[in-house]
Amino acid sequence: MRGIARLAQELGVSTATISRALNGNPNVNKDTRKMVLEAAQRLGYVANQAARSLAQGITRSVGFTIEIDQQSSTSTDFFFMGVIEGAQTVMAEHELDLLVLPCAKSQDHYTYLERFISRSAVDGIILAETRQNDKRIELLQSSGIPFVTLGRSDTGNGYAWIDLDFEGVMRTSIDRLVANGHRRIGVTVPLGQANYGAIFERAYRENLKRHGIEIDPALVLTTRHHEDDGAMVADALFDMDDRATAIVLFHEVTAIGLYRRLRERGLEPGRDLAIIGFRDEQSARFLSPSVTCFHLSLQDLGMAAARALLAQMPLTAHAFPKEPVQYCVPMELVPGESDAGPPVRAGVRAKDVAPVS
Amino acid sequence: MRGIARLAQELGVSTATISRALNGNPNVNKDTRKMVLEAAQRLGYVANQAARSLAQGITRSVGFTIEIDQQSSTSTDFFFMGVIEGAQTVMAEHELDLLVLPCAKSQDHYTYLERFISRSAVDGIILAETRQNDKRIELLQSSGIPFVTLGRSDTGNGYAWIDLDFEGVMRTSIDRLVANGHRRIGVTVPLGQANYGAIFERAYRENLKRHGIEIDPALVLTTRHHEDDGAMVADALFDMDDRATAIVLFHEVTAIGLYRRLRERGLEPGRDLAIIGFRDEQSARFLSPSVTCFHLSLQDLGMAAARALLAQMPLTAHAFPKEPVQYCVPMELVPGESDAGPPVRAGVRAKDVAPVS
DNA sequence: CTGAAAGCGCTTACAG
DNA sequence: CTGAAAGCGCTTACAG
Repeated sequence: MRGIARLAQELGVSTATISRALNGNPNVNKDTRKMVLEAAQRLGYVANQAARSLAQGITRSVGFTIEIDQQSSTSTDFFFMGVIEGAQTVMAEHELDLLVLPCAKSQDHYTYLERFISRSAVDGIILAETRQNDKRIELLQSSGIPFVTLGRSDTGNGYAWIDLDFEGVMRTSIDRLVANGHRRIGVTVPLGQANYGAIFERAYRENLKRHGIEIDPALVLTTRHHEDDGAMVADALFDMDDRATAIVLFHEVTAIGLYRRLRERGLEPGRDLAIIGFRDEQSARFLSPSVTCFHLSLQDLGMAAARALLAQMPLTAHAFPKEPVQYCVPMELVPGESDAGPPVRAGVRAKDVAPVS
Repeated sequence: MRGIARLAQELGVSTATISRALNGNPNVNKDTRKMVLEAAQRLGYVANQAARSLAQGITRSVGFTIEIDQQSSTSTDFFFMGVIEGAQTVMAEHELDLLVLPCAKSQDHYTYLERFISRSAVDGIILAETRQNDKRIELLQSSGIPFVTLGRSDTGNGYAWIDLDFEGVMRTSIDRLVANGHRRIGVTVPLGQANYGAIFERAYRENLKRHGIEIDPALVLTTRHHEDDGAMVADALFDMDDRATAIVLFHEVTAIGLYRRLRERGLEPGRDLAIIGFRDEQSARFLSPSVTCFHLSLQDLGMAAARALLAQMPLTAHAFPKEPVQYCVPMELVPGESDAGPPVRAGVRAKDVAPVS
């Protein structure tokens, strides 16, 4: 005999009583419960996960899907570690396990998700890196499993999502730059299929338009989460005739390469090019002049996502409001010195400053 | 009726036949199997995870434990993402799920692990970040669950582990530096309780000893995985009277702050201080002079760990050798320019070079 | 090759 | 407050 049956035999009570005692069912004699708890502790008894899930119909675990892909260096790693930490903390408070489900880029992320859902392997899903069109959201909706997405999508509606306030960040950024006299403002957008790339770019276009500035496609550059990609940005911006005087970076870390290449060209960040970073990343915090950017607590984001999910799960819903969570987390401006000044000698071309010949 | 029973009713066969057909049991008529497979596909039937696990006694999933802790910035994030990718790829080939189990720093990592083991939630464990004394290894051994650790430990023996060849790296590093005439050689060791810190430092001491160089505790510095911590290293090394002429860094990324601070002090990396980085990290690859370091494929490491685990699991052991895997992954020297020269004016103090007054 | 039946280890109405 | 029993949805000897 194993498991609960063995414990029952040992204590001379039924398995039902053991189960009740262990699960906090109030209909158990105080002394009985104490005896059971002690015995379980002493013998190291813990209910078998599979049997429990089968009997209860729930797993007490939630999945956090992430796409993993070291090679292509979209490298959102640091981002997700913080978010996961936040989410896991909240889940632990509710005695739920957070299982991170890594999907390799070589696998189909739809099929991958489908397997976990159809096998009822988790009670809820936090779906990261939504795409502009994302079949996974339809899958989640039709399956009926509670879920929340990290990121909006054009697919589906009425579901819970949390996203970053790209629009607010871009509005603040463009307003600052325009107020300082900038008109030739560039932007970098992330490589990859995630929706936030499209959102960031759209916000950029709309805010320029709002100020009556025409969009120049040449000022929209694509970067990966790489220090080096900033160098490419510097080259692109300063090799053009009507050069930019300001740029909003999606990956703040690219500021490192950008600063370096600017200086190699005899230019000074902040003076010859106004720079605003999107999210405050630790790696870029040492730069001087300091990069103006926006603060985001990854832990808070993870905690918010976890709560949005708990609000939908039968087990925990009672403690949360009923309306599906749908909002953009505001990000707080962290003013630096990288965008302080007005455009220097606007219209002067890089080659006049730092001869390339 | 739900699940397999419904499918059975629909097709007019027993649930046993369905189960056999779906699980690749050879004792099934070809046409029957085809019919079942098609029906399952069409109706989206997938066996319930919990029921299957309960009946089979296995979960077909393995856990990869990681400690997660954004705040303290040990930030081994980038490291583990690569390893996880490698491990997950191998597991997927064997139709096993890799579940990443994040343990927050605020939780007790022993209890955390114990829960997953005692509930039989996974069939195997990849344990990361072993400590010099690690009760978790005893727990794993006594529980009988197949496991492999990423990192050695003084606890337990005879179990499977994979580690990095810290000793080889340190031997090569010290040999190179000594061959160039260096005698005052510093080292940085990682903050935290992981065993690799202790191993790295021990290897440092032993290799200096081998060359008859006395150990100076002042040359052993602690760093986190932070660009900035390199600046602190520069200060520490050059503020002392008998300054170091060379340093071996545990976190290559600290080279960024180190280079910067050296230059602020009017010193040149590679010339005034020979520098060797441990693992080749993407973030530091843009530095000039290029940092001499050692290459490690994180994916390969993850794949090796996964295979070491599969070798112990009843389901997959047949395809692997029987002896427990126990070895250090060699790392290949990537010669750079940061440690090229001999000590410059050994004994000259920093203040003579760059007056601080 | 197939089915009836037992069993995996729990939980939970139901009856007392 | 407690127990006997059914049931969760699968798999797998066993018998044919």
